[in-house]
Amino acid sequence: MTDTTPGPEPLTPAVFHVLLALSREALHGYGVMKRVQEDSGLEMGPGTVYGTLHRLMEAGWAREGSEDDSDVRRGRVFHLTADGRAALAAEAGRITRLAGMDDVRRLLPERGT
Amino acid sequence: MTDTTPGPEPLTPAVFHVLLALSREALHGYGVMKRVQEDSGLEMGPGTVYGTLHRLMEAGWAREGSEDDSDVRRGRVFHLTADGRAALAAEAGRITRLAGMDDVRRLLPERGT
DNA sequence: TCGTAATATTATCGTTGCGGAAATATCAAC
DNA sequence: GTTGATATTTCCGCAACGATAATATTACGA
Repeated sequence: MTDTTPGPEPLTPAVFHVLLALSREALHGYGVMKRVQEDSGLEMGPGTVYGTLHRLMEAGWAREGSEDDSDVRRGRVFHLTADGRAALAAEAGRITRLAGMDDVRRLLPERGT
Repeated sequence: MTDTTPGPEPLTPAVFHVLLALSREALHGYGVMKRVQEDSGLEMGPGTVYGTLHRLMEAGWAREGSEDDSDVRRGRVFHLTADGRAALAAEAGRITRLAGMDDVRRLLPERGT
């Protein structure tokens, strides 16, 4: 899918959820797995999590190490870069825009009045 | 990605947008391409659109022909099945839930007070 | 201190499906 | 009947999801 006008390309759910998990605090891969599961009930196997994490690092969206390192846990810790945060923000915008579309709202179970 | 708790599996953006395009009215593939582009600025090549359409039919989420056929255009026309509409509604719910998350809202450019 | 369970990571691999390219009809209009 | 928009098909590479299994490492209790 190619973009034309204002909207950014959609991220895959895997990428989005990993970015979102890292948006609060630096986490190791295992922590990402658990946070995603808590947040949205989605279970990502290690293949998905670490694979995605590596791709994020290649893309310059995540780096190893904790920025503020009051965070001395075991394992390798990942945090977002500015680019990663920007990409996440763009996706958050896209999702919010979708959720606001009439065609989408019309599909939701009637709530309220 | 496997689901556990309440949420349904994410749909791919391609599938979601095709389903959404068909949710108003029956369309032929070409019409889907254009509607998606108008709606969200995403350009899907024919490979994506027709490929997706075929997969939807295999899944029983779309069928050929217009339900009410006040709709005699040329080309093969597709419409959603009940299952397709249900899947779309589930995805609409998932997206709306995401858009409502604090972690997501926090990422949006500040608007208003 | 030994064992066990939770934590944490790596490597491998099949399968799906997106997405591009190019060719081909068909229809409308002039 | 030629042109341009409409509409569809086929083919294929490639990215990445997602599963599985193997492997450390750490924490903790018996």
